[in-house]
Amino acid sequence: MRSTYHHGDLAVALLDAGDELLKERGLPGFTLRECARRAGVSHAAPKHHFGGVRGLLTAIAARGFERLTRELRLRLEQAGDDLHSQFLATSTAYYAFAQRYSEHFRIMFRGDLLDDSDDLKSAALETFTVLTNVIRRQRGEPERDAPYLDEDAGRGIGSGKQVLDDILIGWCHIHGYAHLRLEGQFFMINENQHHEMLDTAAKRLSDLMQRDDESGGETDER
Amino acid sequence: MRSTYHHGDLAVALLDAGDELLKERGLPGFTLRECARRAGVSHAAPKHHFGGVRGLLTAIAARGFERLTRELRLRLEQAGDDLHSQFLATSTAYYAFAQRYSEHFRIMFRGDLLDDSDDLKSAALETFTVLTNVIRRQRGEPERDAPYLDEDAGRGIGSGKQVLDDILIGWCHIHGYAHLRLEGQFFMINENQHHEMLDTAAKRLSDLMQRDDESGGETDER
DNA sequence: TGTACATCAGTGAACGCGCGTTCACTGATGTAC
DNA sequence: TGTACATCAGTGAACGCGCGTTCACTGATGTAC
Repeated sequence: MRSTYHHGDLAVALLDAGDELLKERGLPGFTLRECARRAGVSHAAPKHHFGGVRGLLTAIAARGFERLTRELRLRLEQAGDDLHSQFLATSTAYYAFAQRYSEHFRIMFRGDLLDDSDDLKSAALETFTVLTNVIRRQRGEPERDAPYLDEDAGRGIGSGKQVLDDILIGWCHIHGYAHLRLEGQFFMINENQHHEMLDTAAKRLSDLMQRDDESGGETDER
Repeated sequence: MRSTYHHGDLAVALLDAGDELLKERGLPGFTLRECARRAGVSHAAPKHHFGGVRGLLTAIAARGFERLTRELRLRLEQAGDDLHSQFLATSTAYYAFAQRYSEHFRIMFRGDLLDDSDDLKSAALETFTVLTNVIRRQRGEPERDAPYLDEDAGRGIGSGKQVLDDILIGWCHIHGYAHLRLEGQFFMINENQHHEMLDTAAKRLSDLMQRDDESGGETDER
């Protein structure tokens, strides 16, 4: 295989091997030794680059968020400007990612399996930023580079309660759909109905957000 | 410990030990041998009752669904009859379960880790039935013992498109919220805000469902 | 009521397995002078 | 341009570990007669 003693780009080769392995065998089959094997290197070599299994897995999860962010951006650019289209594009991209990288999707959200790395955190935040900006654009607010600013005290996310509500309702729905369908809970819905479901949900949720928006925001009169 | 050669109720003892172990150490620390140890029995004994690790894990997951069903029913009975209250009760109970039995919650939905057992399937279906009946009651339709009937061709769940839409929107939201918060993605929301979030979401989603209901059902005019 | 026997539940030693980690090493690379 | 040397990346053998599974076994239980 390799002609030189040094690999050249082992870190990337290990990440690629890990991606593949995770897809093929899931978390239970994910081992340092097998990643090293696939990268064509002795099983002690990865230590120099990732410290251990958790380090490698963390880096793979971070790449997962980066990929998800990329795909969300792509679909959002291609979609129409109205909230319904943007919402549909988001859920379609999110779900497609969960299907294609299902084990990645599962571990990406599991802090207990991963190291507490800055790369991971900022990759996850960037994904979340893309989601929040869908709502911000819709409300004519400026987009941001981060979902969360220090000055947004109390409420966590700036620009008031309604924005946060919309973001969370949207994200929860999209995530819940992706997760439940991924795990086979929607056995009664076939592939054709699936697209219609996503579209209808996008329509109804965007209606909800726009109606409440026009009516002045606060609907909570208790 | 035990004075007789036979345990007496080893199956249940193993399930209890497994529940505890799963909570303490998660899936990676879940082993047949440790379950046997905690049940005070040799490590080969569980074979007679569950066949192997997967069998035991499957039975534990089934009990998880049963527990979730019980808690949903309890909270729903205590709650008011309006959709907002019912919805809030559902999401509160669902989320509380996910927090308390987090590793159970994670594996319950993972068919790839579990055997294809009838007990598991019917326990999961019962949970789903409780969720669907929240919507059915609200629409003045009779409750059912199953979410899915054979005669509900095409659409999967009977009584038309709108019912299915409402069920899925509600379930996805609740599940997405529980899962994302469980995995620490809502770091910007503290415990106080959390209750308010759930309440607001319940209010807005029940509004959505009732408005669309009164307006005659179909809002999808494309 | 007693006896014989099949069945069932649990034992404990043994097996092979692949894992992560450690360690002394070696080949390649980069840099100071 | 050459040499010395530190640093870095990868090797391969060895270690201990706990796992799941298998197996011949034994003690308890239930049942037929």
